[in-house]
Parts: sequence; structure tokens; C-alpha cells
Amino acid sequence: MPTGCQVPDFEADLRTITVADLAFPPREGGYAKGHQSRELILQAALGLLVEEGYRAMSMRRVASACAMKLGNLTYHFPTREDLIQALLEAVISSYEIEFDRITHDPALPPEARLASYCELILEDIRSKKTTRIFPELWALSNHDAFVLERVQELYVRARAPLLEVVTEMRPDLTPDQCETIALFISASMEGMTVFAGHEKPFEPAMPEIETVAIRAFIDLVRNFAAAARPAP
Amino acid sequence: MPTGCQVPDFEADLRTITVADLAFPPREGGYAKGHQSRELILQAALGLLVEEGYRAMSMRRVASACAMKLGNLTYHFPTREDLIQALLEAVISSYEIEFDRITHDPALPPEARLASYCELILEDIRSKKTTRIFPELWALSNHDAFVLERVQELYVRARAPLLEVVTEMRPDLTPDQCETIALFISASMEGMTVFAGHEKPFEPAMPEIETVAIRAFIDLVRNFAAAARPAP
Amino acid sequence: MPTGCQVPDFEADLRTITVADLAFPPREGGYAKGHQSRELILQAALGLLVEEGYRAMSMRRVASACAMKLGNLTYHFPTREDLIQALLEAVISSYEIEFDRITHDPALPPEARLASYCELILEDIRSKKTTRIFPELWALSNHDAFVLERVQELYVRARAPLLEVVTEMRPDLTPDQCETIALFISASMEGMTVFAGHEKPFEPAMPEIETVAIRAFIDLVRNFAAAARPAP
Amino acid sequence: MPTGCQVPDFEADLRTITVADLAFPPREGGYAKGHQSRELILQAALGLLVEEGYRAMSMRRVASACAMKLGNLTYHFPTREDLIQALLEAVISSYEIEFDRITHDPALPPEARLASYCELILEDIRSKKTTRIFPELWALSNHDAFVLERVQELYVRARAPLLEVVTEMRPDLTPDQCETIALFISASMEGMTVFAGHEKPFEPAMPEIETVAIRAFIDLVRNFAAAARPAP
DNA sequence: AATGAATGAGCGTTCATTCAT
DNA sequence: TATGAATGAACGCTCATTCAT
Repeated sequence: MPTGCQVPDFEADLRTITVADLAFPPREGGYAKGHQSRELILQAALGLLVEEGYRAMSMRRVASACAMKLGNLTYHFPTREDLIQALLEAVISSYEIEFDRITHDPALPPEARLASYCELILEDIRSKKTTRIFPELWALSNHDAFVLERVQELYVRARAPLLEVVTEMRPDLTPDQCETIALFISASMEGMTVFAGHEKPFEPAMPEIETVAIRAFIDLVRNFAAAARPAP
Repeated sequence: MPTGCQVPDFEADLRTITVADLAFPPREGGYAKGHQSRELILQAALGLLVEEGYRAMSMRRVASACAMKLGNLTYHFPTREDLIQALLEAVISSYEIEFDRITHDPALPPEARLASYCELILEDIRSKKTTRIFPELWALSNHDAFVLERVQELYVRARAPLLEVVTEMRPDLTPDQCETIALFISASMEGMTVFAGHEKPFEPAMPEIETVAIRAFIDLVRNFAAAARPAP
Repeated sequence: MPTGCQVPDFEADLRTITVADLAFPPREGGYAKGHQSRELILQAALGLLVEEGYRAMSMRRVASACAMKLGNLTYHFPTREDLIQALLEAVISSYEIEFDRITHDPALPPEARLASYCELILEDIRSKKTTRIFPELWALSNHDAFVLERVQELYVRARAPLLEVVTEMRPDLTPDQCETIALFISASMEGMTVFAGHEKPFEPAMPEIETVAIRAFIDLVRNFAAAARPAP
Repeated sequence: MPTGCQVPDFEADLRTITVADLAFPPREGGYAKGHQSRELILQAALGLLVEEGYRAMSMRRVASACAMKLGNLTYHFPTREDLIQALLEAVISSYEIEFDRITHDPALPPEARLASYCELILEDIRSKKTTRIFPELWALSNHDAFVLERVQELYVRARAPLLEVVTEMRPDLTPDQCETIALFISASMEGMTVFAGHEKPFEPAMPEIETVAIRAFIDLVRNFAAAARPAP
């Protein structure tokens, strides 16, 4: 690779991870140049995380991925922990923004809103970024309380629209029951990551899986009875 | 952890991971002593993986966790790759053995067999070992073709009983449809790991989640129609 | 050598290998301190190469020979390959500079120039540095294409003055013939390294050998005839 | 490389290094099987030395190159030093045997014998084995007194035929003068290794170099005068 | 805001050697 | 004879971090 390279050289798909995706807010009083450097760093770190995994996201590699000297990287992020937390914050926030953006058209009937939301989530799971980042987050959250809390926070936001729809469809259920149903639906979709995510063996079958999943979710909400399991 | 540590100091729960769990076959031409050393090594490696994650499973730490010199570790597993592959092989095989052991009593009606299998899986998910190892495997499989293939192989075995039951319950469906349904059920359960696995926020709610999940799965199999999605 | 050694402890003769000998160019954008460190490193590496051979020139031993931490050595020369290439470059360049400095006084008759040049080469062969380094280079060049090329490049420069004199003395010969004669003379002198170099058994006989060699070279150039070999 | 491999897999040219080449005498009282193992080991060691250099000739690599376990190798050669000394002894002896075999037909006139001997030497230099081994020996001899002595011993044997011819051709010279001439001729030829040995840049020009060299040698012997250097 | 220099720790790996089997 | 097991040291290298410039 020639020396002139200034930008991380990831695949096209990765190039679409823009600053907006990272939801990185400028620090108050910070100069524009520093802000730009921080953006560049987070982009590069994300790129490495996605393309090569958590281990590859070292200070040195991040620095060289954004054509920056190590000393300068540590100026912006004094420790690796700082960088990782900033990155996770940015990544998770970007997903939260995305979830909030999926405005649920109140004109649509609730079942259609449920279907539409699930479709969006399942589509997102197929993206390289999501397929790669979430398993890293899950693994990290097993050994890092901060990550665990932040990830669960994210999922609270992700379940909110589900909870709303379920409650609307089944006003007869208790809040706990609605919550459990929403959790099941959300967890169920997350589980697809491993099987039908980007470059996974069942990615091509995702359309059929979507159909099955949405069908199952709608039926579940419709037919859920307090008398826990159906008679055989 | 202080430096004097020479023996694996994991929690009681981890001590229950026995050799039997690892399905570690003896080697031809090797002495008993060597086999025992290899057992010890794999135990220690697994313990580190579960307790502290993949990064902590370094050759040095594994060696010191089983009070063995690094040189001897590399005698039994010349490269880290060798160790990891042996460990994954043992771990995955142990799960495969476990799956195969869940003999589906043919006296039971298929729906009960389905429910019973899902209960076992969802119970297993709550164990520390499973909660910790699988996210690591998922993260690894994103950047390591060998792990990906081996993990997917494991899931083929895990889906086999599901596929059998689904086919039995719905002889009218095509094999592809049955496969998709089984995949959905399996993936759906895997997704619970992040939310209701060991020490996860919804672990206490697992019984209710089980109920919801099994209800959903049975209804799905029962009611699945070729006319993809139900009318609103 | 005991462990406490922190400073290169080479013989006096080695201490005379100065930076000038190494022809080590400063680097753009670097501080003086860094340049000095790199000098120190190359000095120490050369010292080890001369005193104990190629195998002894390990990153650790070079670092400790110049009272520097290993981490800093790898900062200046990230890989051993980098260090070796820089050292060979410096060493070979220093010889090239030396060869080019042997200005052939055009006032002298060609035979005297030939004799003078050969005397200088044969004297140089007796130095510890030359006696020790060249066999290492020859051995390395058998298994390392870079070293091979660089060494042959050096010899091109070493043959240039010979080629010039031969061509001047025998304008009747073809360029190929002149080249072959120059090559023979050069190779012939190199061969002395093993027998009459520093501390070699025939080092004391070097004056007589010089006489014989120069006599042979001059006669060869003078009497070389297209009719290849003389009649018996 | 499949597991069945039992013999070092070097190039065809290397396969011609037979046990005879190594002149390895059976130990008195040794069983045939042990002798054969020692032969195999020395073959493998030589192959590694020639193909990959001195550094590659480690106990482990030698053992695996002859499909033998490390423990068995150390049974035959307890230390690396033992192996190296045995190998050098065998290699050097094999050259001595070769030199002694070049019987100088007394029917030939001395100059023809000189030419014939030099031709043989210069041809041998082009072989892979010789091109590769001798620079290693030269480098080793700079840091190992045993190797130095053994190599110089070898060259005494190599010079013997030259000394004989020179003495015969020039009975008027003192023994010292003859010795110096023989030394020059021998060293001169050795020097060709680096330039015209196996795969060296001037290997194709070896025939012309031979012509020049032999011409120079014969003239030197013929015309050498006590009055050291010729008048200009 | 950014670079150059340096440290100390840890990594995976290879190695020569010893010893029990 | 030959293999299996184990040790201790060294290797080249990457890393997070600190600090002077």
C-alpha cells in the first residue's frame, strides 16, 4: 500500500458508516480540528472492529489506520479504555438514534407496525456492521459491567416500540406479560445474527426467515393467553 | 489477581466443568501423564475463556493457570492455534454429545417433545459456561472461518431434533419450510443468551420467557401456512 | 560474559569503528536524540556481528549492548529485518565510500595504480572488521536475495577501478575480456580473507602474498592473449 | 507435506550428497541400526545447512527432517555441538578424500597437472554443496577455533598437490616461495565462490574465468622471480 | 494539536537440554 | 534404541502508556 494513503481502506460497505452513524457530538469549546481528528479516530476504530475484531483495535493500529501518529491518538484518547468507551458510546447511540427514527406511523394498524418494525430490525441484522459489532458487544458484556449496562440500555430502547404495539394490541395483559412478550420478540430477532447475518450460511434465506418470524410474533401477541401453555 | 497464583482460582460453578464435559479423546502412543496434562490444559483454557474472555486465554496464562511451565504447554500444543482448535473441538463436541443424549422419548406426543427440548436448551443457556462461551464463539466466527464452520456444524446437530419434530407435526410442509421453522426456533432461543443468560438482567424472568417461547414455537408449527403472512 | 554488562565491551580495535565508518545518514523530521540512538544501535549491532557473529546480533543483545531497552530498539527499528538492512546498508555504503575515495592518481602509470589499489584492498582484508564481516555477508547472501544483491552491488563498485585500469592497459581486449580479468583479480583478493585475514594463520605472510598477487595480476593483464591458454 | 514423508525433501541436486560424501566411519562396536540413524541425521543436517543455512540446522529441524523424534536425536548426538562437530568432521573429511582422489597422473607434464587440478577445483565450486557450505565454514571459523583449525587443515590438504607441482616446476625457488605461490593459487580459486558459485551472478562466465585463472596461475609459476615485483 | 522518544510488560514461538519410560 | 514429557531461556514482536518537544 503506497504511503499516500490517508483514510482507512475498508470495503465499500464500510464506507457507508458515516460520522452521522456514530452520533459523535462535538465537545463544547473544542476546536473544529480536534473534533475532526476524534471523528477520524472513531471511524478508524470502528472499521477495525468490524473488519478484524476487537483484538485488532489496538491504539497503534487505530492510529495508523487514520494516518495519525500514536502520540496524537493518545492526546485525544489518553487510554485505550477511553477510546473504547467513546466508540461504544458512539456506536450504541447511533443505534438508539436509528431505533428512535423508525417512527411508527400511527395511521397503520398495530400489527402492520409490528411487522414493519421487525422487518427493519431483521434487515439491519444482515448489514456487515451490525453482524460484526453485536457479537463483539455480547462477548464484551460478559466481562465488562459497563458494556453490559450500556448494551441492555440500548435494548430497552429497542424494545420500546415493541412494548407499545403489544400493549396496544393486548390491553388485557399485565405490563409484565407485555414486557416478556416484547423481550421474546426482540431476543428472537437478535438470535438471527449468528445464522443469517452478513456472510452467514442462512443469509440468503433471510426473506423466508422474516416471514416465519413475523408470522410467529403476530400470532404470539394475538393468541397469548394467561393460561400459559396451550393444551396439547 | 495477585502474582502468586499458581492454580486456577475460578468460582465453584466453574469447577463443575469436568473432563467429561470436554469430550477429550486420549491420544495414541501417549502416556497417561501426558493425557492428564492435556486435560489440565484444556480445563484451564476453558476456565479462562469463561471467566475472563478470549483475550485472557494466552499461552502464558493457561500455563500458569495449570501450574505448568510454558515450555511444556507448547510441547502439548505447539501453537496457540492448536490449543484453541483443540479446546473448541472439545467444547463443541461436548455440546454435540449433550444434544444427542437428549433422547426424545417416542412415547411422548411431538408437541411435548418439542416443549421438552426447548426447555432443556433454555435451561442450558442460563448456565455460566454456555452464557459465556457462545458469545465468544459468535464473535470469533466473524473473523475465523474455522470457528464459523465448526459452530454452524454444532447448530446443525442442535437443529436436528427440532427438524424431526416439525416434520412429524407438519408432514404437509416442504423440507425447506420445516428447516426454516427449525432454524427460527433454534436462533430464537440462542438470542435469549444475551438477555436471560447467566447473570443477565432477565435471568430471573427465564421461566416466564420459556413459557412464552414454547407457546410461540408450538403455535408457529401448528398454524404455519403456505400463505405466508396472516391477513391483518 | 556476566549478566551485569550494560555497555558494549569490545576490544579496542572495534572501538575505532566510528559513525563515519558506518555512513549513516540522518533522518528527516527526527530529533538529534533519536539520531544518536540509531547510531548507538548500529554501532552495537556491528560490534556484535564482528565479535560474535550474525547469530549473536539479536534484538535483545543489541539493545543491552547499547544500554537501551528493547522497546526503544524496536521503536527505532521495528523489526530485526529493518535493523539488519540498515546495518548492511551502512556497512556496505561505508565500503563503497572507501572505494570511491581511493582516487587513482592519473599521474601514476596504470600498472602502479593497479598495484596501489590491490595493496589497499589486501591491507583492508587484514582488518578485523573486514575479515569478520565479509564471510558473514557471503554466508547470508546464500540464503537471502537482498543481501546477495547488495553485496554484488558493492563488488561492482569495487571492480570499477580495476576495470578502468585493465581497459587502459589493454585497449585491444573486448569489454567482456576486461571484465573477466577484473573479476578474477577482485575475487582472487577476496579469497585471501580466509587465509591471511585478521588472526588467520597466514596473516604474517601477507606482505609476501601481496607481492605474489600483484605480480600475478600485472602479468595477467599484460600478457593476456585472445588465444586463451598458453601452450604448454 | 503429507505425513508419510520419511526423507528430507531437498532438491534433486542435494540428493546426490550420499553417505559416501560424508565419509562417516562406523563406530567400533556400534550396531548397524544406530549407524544408519547417525547417517540419516548427518544427511539431514547437511541438507538443512546447504538449503537454509546454519541457523536452520537446529536439533528440532534436523530431527523432523529425518522423521525422527527429538529424543532420539539427542540420544545419538547429546548436544548440538556434538552434532555440528560430527557434521563438520564428516563434510571436511569428504572433501579431503575428494582432494586425495584427484590423482595427478605423473605421465602428464606439470603444467597440465596444474591446469587439470585447478579445473577440478573451479568446477567443484559451482556445485550447490560447495557454494553453500564453504561460506558457512568461513563465517563459523571466525568465531570458533575448532572450525578454524579444521578448515585450515583441509586447505593444507588442498594445497598439497599445488605445492608439489609448483616445486616441480620451479626447483629454483625456496619452499617458502613455493608455499606462498600455492597459497595464492588456492585462495584465488576459493574467492570465486562468492562470484561464480552456484546461482551466483557470474556462474555462467565460469568457463572464461577458468581460462583466465589458469592462464594467470601458470604464468605466475613460470615467471615468478625472486626480484619480487616486475619493473614497470 | 501533534510528533518523537522511551519504557515495561506481555505476547506466541523456538530452542537446547534433561530425564523417565 | 527410541519416544514422551518437561524445563528454562531466549527469540522477534506488539502493545498501552508516559513524557519531552
